[in-house]
Amino acid sequence: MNRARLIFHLDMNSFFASVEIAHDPTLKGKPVAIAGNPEERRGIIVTSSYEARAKGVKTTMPIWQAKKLCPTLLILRPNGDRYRAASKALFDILFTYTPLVEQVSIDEGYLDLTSYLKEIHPMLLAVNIQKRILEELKLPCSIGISPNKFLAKMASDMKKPNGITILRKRDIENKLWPLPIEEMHGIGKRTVEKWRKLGLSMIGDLAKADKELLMRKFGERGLVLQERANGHDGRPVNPHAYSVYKSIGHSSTLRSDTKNRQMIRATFDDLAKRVHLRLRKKEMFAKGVQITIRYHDWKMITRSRKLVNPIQSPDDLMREANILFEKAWNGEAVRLLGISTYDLLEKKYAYKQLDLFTYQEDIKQEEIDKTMNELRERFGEDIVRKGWKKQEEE
DNA sequence: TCTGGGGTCCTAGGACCC
DNA sequence: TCTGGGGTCCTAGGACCC
Repeated sequence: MNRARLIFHLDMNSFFASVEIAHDPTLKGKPVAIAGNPEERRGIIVTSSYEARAKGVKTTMPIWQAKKLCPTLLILRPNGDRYRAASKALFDILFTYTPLVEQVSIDEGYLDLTSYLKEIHPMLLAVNIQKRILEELKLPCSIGISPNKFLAKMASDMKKPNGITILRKRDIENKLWPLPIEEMHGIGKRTVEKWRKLGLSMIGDLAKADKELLMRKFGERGLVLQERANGHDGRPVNPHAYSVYKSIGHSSTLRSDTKNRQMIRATFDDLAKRVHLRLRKKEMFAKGVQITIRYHDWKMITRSRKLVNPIQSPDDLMREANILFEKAWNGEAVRLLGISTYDLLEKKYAYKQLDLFTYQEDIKQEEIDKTMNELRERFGEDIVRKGWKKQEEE
């Protein structure tokens, strides 16, 4: 029997919009959206404030459509540096609780707080984390509390914004199983249809489905998803999962579809320069190059090539991209072009590997004590003493 | 006058080697 | 004188996520 774990999933609420509002408080209470290229017809909504969502504005919606729904919508260009700085500050806070923080994306992560189980009720710990992020960064978040990553992820989605949700194994039947299958993390648009055809429309249906049917229709993946639907997920919180890039690339949708070679060359030229700048900044070289072509009809192809000698310079990237393009292009109008690099070599690679062995995985009792003292100051002695386990066994 | 851009992981088939 | 099978690398495509 494995020991019970305490896993949090923390998800920032409309992160980019919230960062902008924190930066400029006059935006508070207004419908705000972050969108790329607002002056171009192909811009889409990246994220929006809850005031905007109330009017029907949704992520990936074209700007013109969003404006039709909400004429007073304030549209801001994305400010990547600002979001990265806020993200860094966020994770700095999380790391004060435990080294077992796994970043999943710029605004989302898992924490393994099992070490706190005997010290404090998880709800209080969550309230404290949420409060600190709100007070220090002026940013709202939702937290899911569960014995594993999958349930924590599902839980953090259940109450937004500013929610805290506990999802225990015994809550699964009532809280998880009635949800439609498309809300399950790991099941996307493409597979929902397939599930539906088999008569599986809710997460509970998947949980109880015939194993052989799942294996036949979805393979191993189907069985894994069924395990999750039953609340089983043994994946550890891995602090190293996010650290190393496996690929670095850029892509760009052209102003209009084109067959013009000059236009295509100029686009690749620009992409090669941008990819080069990122590789150089990280002191990395690539042993593989891939291009993406999306045609006017959205048909997308990729072509890639492994290289004998690692490259980084814009000229080398440009040359490889052109070779691949000339071989692959069918002559039809192009909508999007991309250059991506993979098989990346890093100067400091050896050191990073070494970190894996020297890394302190377990949180030290003195760290817990320190955090607990801070919590006592906030909540008082007796509230903090209540252990989670005792409550669970009541 | 629809539908961005950044990624990760998985699968399947062919080449090649033993 | 009809010939297996395993392992690895590479490429292309697809699903999914934020």
